[in-house]
This record gives sequence, C-alpha cells and structure tokens, in this order.
Amino acid sequence: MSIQKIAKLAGVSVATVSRVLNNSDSVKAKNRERVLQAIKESNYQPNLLARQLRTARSYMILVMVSNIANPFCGEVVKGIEEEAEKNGYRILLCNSGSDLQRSRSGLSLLSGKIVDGIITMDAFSKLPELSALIGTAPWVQCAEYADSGTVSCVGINDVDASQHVVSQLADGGRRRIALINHDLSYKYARLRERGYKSVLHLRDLEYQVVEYASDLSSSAGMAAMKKLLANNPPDAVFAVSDTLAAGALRAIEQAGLRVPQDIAVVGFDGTELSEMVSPPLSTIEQPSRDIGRKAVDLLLNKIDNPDAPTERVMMDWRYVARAST
Amino acid sequence: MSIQKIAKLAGVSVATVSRVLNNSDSVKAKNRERVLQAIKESNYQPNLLARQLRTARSYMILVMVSNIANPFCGEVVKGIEEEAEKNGYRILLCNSGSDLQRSRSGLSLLSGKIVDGIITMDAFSKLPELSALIGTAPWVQCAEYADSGTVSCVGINDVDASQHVVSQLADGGRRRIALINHDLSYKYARLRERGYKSVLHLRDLEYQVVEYASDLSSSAGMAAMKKLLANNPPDAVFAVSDTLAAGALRAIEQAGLRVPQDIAVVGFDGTELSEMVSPPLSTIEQPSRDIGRKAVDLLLNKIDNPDAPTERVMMDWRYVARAST
DNA sequence: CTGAAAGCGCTTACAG
DNA sequence: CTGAAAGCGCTTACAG
Repeated sequence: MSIQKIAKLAGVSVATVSRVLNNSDSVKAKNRERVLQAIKESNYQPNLLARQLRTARSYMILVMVSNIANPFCGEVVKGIEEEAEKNGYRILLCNSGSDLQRSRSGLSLLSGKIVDGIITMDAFSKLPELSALIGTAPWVQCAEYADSGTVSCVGINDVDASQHVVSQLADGGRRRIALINHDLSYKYARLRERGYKSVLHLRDLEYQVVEYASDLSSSAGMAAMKKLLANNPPDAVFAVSDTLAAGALRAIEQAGLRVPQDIAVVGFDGTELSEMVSPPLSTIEQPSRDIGRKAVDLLLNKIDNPDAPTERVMMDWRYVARAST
Repeated sequence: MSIQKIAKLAGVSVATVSRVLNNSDSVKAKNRERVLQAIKESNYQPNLLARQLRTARSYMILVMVSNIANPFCGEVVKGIEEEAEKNGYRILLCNSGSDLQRSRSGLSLLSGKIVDGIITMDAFSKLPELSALIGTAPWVQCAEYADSGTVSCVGINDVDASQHVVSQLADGGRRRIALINHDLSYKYARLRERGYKSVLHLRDLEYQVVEYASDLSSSAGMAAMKKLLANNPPDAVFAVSDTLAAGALRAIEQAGLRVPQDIAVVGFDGTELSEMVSPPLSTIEQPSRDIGRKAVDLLLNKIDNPDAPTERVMMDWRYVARAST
C-alpha cells in the first residue's frame, strides 16, 4: 500500500496525499476528507524508509550502551527517553555488550542514515576504529568521556567523587581499602582509580589492591570480592558500581564476616539496588536522569546546528552514607 | 557520499559498485580493486535507507519491552540478541514503559518498514489498537501471551508454576499466603493469579489477599509489602517477580520481622538478583535465554515463510528452594 | 563480466 | 489550492 494507491483511491495527486500526511499547506477540506477516508479504508501506513531517504531526517537517535542490565544505565536511558520524547524524537537502543562486531553493526545505523545522531555510554577511547565510523555525525558521550575534545560529553567529576569515597573510609579509620573496578578501557574506570590511588598516597596508606570485575553484574562483584578475601583481605571495599558492591556484600556474608564491622562497603551510582540490599549501601549518587536529559539536549543542538561547539558538562554528585559503612 | 560518486571515482558504473558492495556476482578483479580503493579513499558508507527501500529487507527486528530495567527482561533480550546475531539479524530495542503513545511510536518502525518483524514482551491483549497496528506483519509474543490464536508466543506454563509455588508454601505449613501481582493487563499476571487462587481454593485456605505493584521495581514491591503488613499480615508472600520479592524482603526487614520465620517469601524468574539479596530467594527459574532464542527462531521462520503456522511454545521451568522459605 | 535504465515510496520546489 | 516531475541512493533484471 503506497501513497500512489491512496491518490488513486481518493482521486487526487500524490502530492496532495503527501500534503495531508504532513498536514502541511492548505488542502481543500473536501480533498482532505477524501484522502483521510482512503487512508482509513486501506489501512495505509507511510513507508518511513522512503520518507527518511527523501527528507534526510529520521527524528530518531541511537543510544549505544554496553550493558542495559546495569540499573544505572537504565536510569540514564529513562532520562534520555523522556527528553527525546519531549522533543519529538524517538530512541533506538543498541546493546553492544562491549562487543566490537556488535558495536560496528549498531553504528551502521548512524552511517546508514537510519538515525540522526548517537548517544554512547560505551568505551570508545581505545577503539579509534569505532570513532572513525561515527566520523562527524552528531555524537554525545554520556557518563563516559572522550579523550579528544571533539566530542561532547556529560557526566560527573569521577576523580572528585572517588576521592571523596576513599577519604570518607579513611576518616572512618579504615586502613586497608580495596577497589573493585571495571575494565580500564572505560575512561571513568581510569579516573576513579586515579582518585582512589591519589587519596591512598596522600594519606600514606600502604595497602592498595585493585580487583577488576569482568562486567558490571553482581556475580562479577561477588567473584572479585572472593579474590580480595582469599589473601590479605581489606577492611573496606570501594566498588565502582552498586551492582558490584551488592555482589561484594554477598561474598562477605558468605565468608562469615560482617558489614560494616569487619569490612565496610561503598558502591557507586545511587541506584535503587543500593537501598534494597542488606545492609543498604553507602554510595555516590549520580543525577542519572539529568545526565540522560542533558545528553539529549546537547545532541539535538548538535543536530540542528552542526557547528555547535563541543561541550563537556559536569553534573553534581552526592555522597550518601548508609549502614554499609 | 553516494554510490554515484564512487562509480565516478573508480571509473565504473553504479551497478558495478553495487555488485562489489554486495560482493555478489563476479566482478573483474581489477574493477573490484578500483572500487574498493575508491570506497576507502572517500570513506564511503552505504545508505541503509535506500538499500532497504529497494530490497524491502532490513535484517533488523524490533524488540518491544515495557521495562528493560527488569532483569528477567534483560536476560530474555540477551537470548534474543544471541540468536538474532547468529542469523545475521540485528535488534532494535524499544522501551515502551507501557505507554500507549510510545508503543505506537515504536510500532511505526514496523509499519514503516524499518524492521522486518517484531518481538513483544509487553501487554497487548487489552490494546486492540496496537495489535491492529501490527496487522499481519511477522510478530512473536515473548514471555507473555496473546489471547487470540493468530500470533505465535513462547513462555512457560504460568498457572502450573504459580500453583507449584503456592502448594510448596502450603505444604510448609503456611496458611496466610498473599500474592504481590503485577498489572492485570498482562496475561501472565492473570494466569499466575489464577494459579494462586486455585490452590487456595483446593486447600480450603481462607486467607486470600492480592496486592498489585505499580511496576516491576523493587520499590513497588516494597510499597506493596508495606500495605500487606499494615493490617492482617500474611505468613507467606508470593511475588510474581524477583524484583518485587526483593522489595518485599526489605519491607519485612524494616518492620522488624524475620524471613522466613515470620514470613516466607518467594519470587519469580530466577534472576541473579534472587541470589544477591539476603536471605536468597526461593523462586521459579525461567529459561530466560532460551525463551529469547526460541522467540527469534519463530520470528525468523515467519519472516522467511509468511504463512508458517502459529505456534505456542511452552518451555520448562524449575522451582528453586532457598533460604527465604 | 558490465552498463543503462527502471523503480522502491516518498517530498518538494515549480508552475499554474 | 493542486499536479507533473525530479530526485533521495540504492538494487536488479535485461541486454550485450
């Protein structure tokens, strides 16, 4: 069913049908009626491919994440959705799983003109190939940073937040503070590790152990914690995600130790999960929704105005103390 | 940058360029070289809109979920991704948030020919308008059922699973068993409630209290549990999702009661979360990944073979007993 | 093995 | 207010 058929059915030209479809211009009421009638009768639905090919505009944006299962990511996406919707855009979610092949495939939606722009929450700094694939298309990094200054990004100051956590633990008398970090191909992981190390150094704390979780699942956090417990265990653990911290909690409990008496635990993100585990987690609360919203604002601005300047937006964060410390 | 430009650059026709792009036919090695060279030089990337418009094939499928934040949903999506990828398809995720407007918008990707088919994990049975929008396009319902027999679906036998849970609780001596259910616009919610009620009836248990959670978040589960505790509290709670059960656990703890001594709790889905909370949850383990994979198989079959028969696939489930009961 | 040409289903100046 | 026509960027018989 095409616009041609509708035109024939309604006894008008395709141009007229197109006009009522885009409720633009002034179409004579009678003709509009006829067209609407024909559309209804034939259950016609416009072919978006043709439309987008012609107008070079899709009002869709691609959101690439490495793991939607992470609740923080889910929150950010909600913010993105809200703001996109408010501006007449729809979003397409692509879960890369940090897989190169799948990332490539996702990006082809951008280079293939299916979407108008892209928001990534994925690690790109070590993958120049992917950045090249994006080229000069509208692109915003979200809750993750670009090394170069050519792409806009929005997030929090990870070094500061990390330093704050470790300082709090040290202030509370902890001397053996371990870090459960994510893959260092993420810039945020490198920054948080830097914050961690800088405080240890500043306070002359010798114990410095970093365990890397294979992904941001609770079971990865649990596995990492088990390794930490295996030899020379810490008296405090800072995990860079609430999910990891939740797993750590579980491993500590299984080892017959108590939180926070034996080991204090701090998470990151401030997701609902941090309140649901027992004991509830101290954590860094990120303004997840706002990060998502802001990312959309930056992106839409870039789409409408291709030579808008690159921006690097830093949002506020907040340390929330709960029973785990 | 278009195929035209490449043709000019390489000194061949657009047809030849198209042929090397689809590495089809036999193109003379020399010409192939030239084209490849031109593509590289100009950093050309094919316009997918044009390609898909022409071929009427996108090798993309749309996955519509009501809430990706639900970990069970995340697992199913992983299964979908794996199977799709294996078959050369990519998936687009659309988070409807159970919102009619957003669902409509997502479905236009289907009617607009952007995708070849759709897998839904959303409630449709009460929304004939949406079903109409999908029309006769390839469609599989996943972990949720269609009322009519015209659309294929894959899931588990919810009535059986629910009956099993409630029977277990009753066998364990529980007499006041409450249900924390989801919105009844979901067929699975109606089926699980039916299973719950049938066992109560069978065993002459008079206590019958159902609380409905506003969504599948832990905080909704917590809110529901608080209501149950407010008057005439149960000695067991069956929640239709692990996330809800996790929230219930928390509410019980906050009320100063013990699980399972005072109140037993059972979840549903068998997600990682069920092992991460304390005490770990007894739950119904669904074969999430396999459900996703199977849905893709059914869908691709329907795409390739439009008059394939409708199938209703029931997968196996398993009751996992843990410390919460 | 290759190219000219038609056509996928739209939108949009342009002329009337 | 309306229609004929060009064109978005591809693919694919068809003829050679």
